[in-house]
Amino acid sequence: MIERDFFLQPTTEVAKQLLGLELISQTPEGLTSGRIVETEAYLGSDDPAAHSFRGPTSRTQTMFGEPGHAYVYFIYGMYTCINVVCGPVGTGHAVLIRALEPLEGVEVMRHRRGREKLIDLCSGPGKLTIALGISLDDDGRDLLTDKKLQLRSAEELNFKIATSARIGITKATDLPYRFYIKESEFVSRV
DNA sequence: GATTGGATCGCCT
DNA sequence: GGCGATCCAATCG
Repeated sequence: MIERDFFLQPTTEVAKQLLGLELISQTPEGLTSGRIVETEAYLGSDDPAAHSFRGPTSRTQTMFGEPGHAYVYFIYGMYTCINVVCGPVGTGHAVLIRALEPLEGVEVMRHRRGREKLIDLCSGPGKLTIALGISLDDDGRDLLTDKKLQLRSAEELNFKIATSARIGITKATDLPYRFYIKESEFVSRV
């Protein structure tokens, strides 16, 4: 079981420790889940690339709320991305979940994605929200108590963590805040 | 009130 | 490797 304090560790540490955990979504179409294999840390007012850099706005309210909640936002006119809020209330830190290794509900994911290959189901932040049926309505859910979206600690896994610059941003492109499971084939990029 | 750009993806060449 | 799709919301005036 994951405790609230888990999300009060330094945000880059949370980003690394989320690797290997299972993200679960329960909807009327069925249960879908995947192992987190890629994350990015966003550090609030210390991080020009973070949505929360310039303080709270209507979009980023949940980023400044209680840690352990889901910050879901809409991007590029057609995609949503899911983050886990980190740090004390008011700091605006979060970890973006960028890729999953599909575990449960693969057929439901195939249907939602319109793709057959496992590797195409959750290998990007916009893909995995489609595969798990996550939408803007899920913004603010508490991942420790919610019925639909949950985090589950997985069995002990042995893997190496790789680090890189974050993907798709135009500011603070030099910071090494992207983390992924080195030997995983389900990441968005190598 | 209008403009602009975005933590992406998939199809095209 | 390049670009168009598509729309919310932050920012500016």
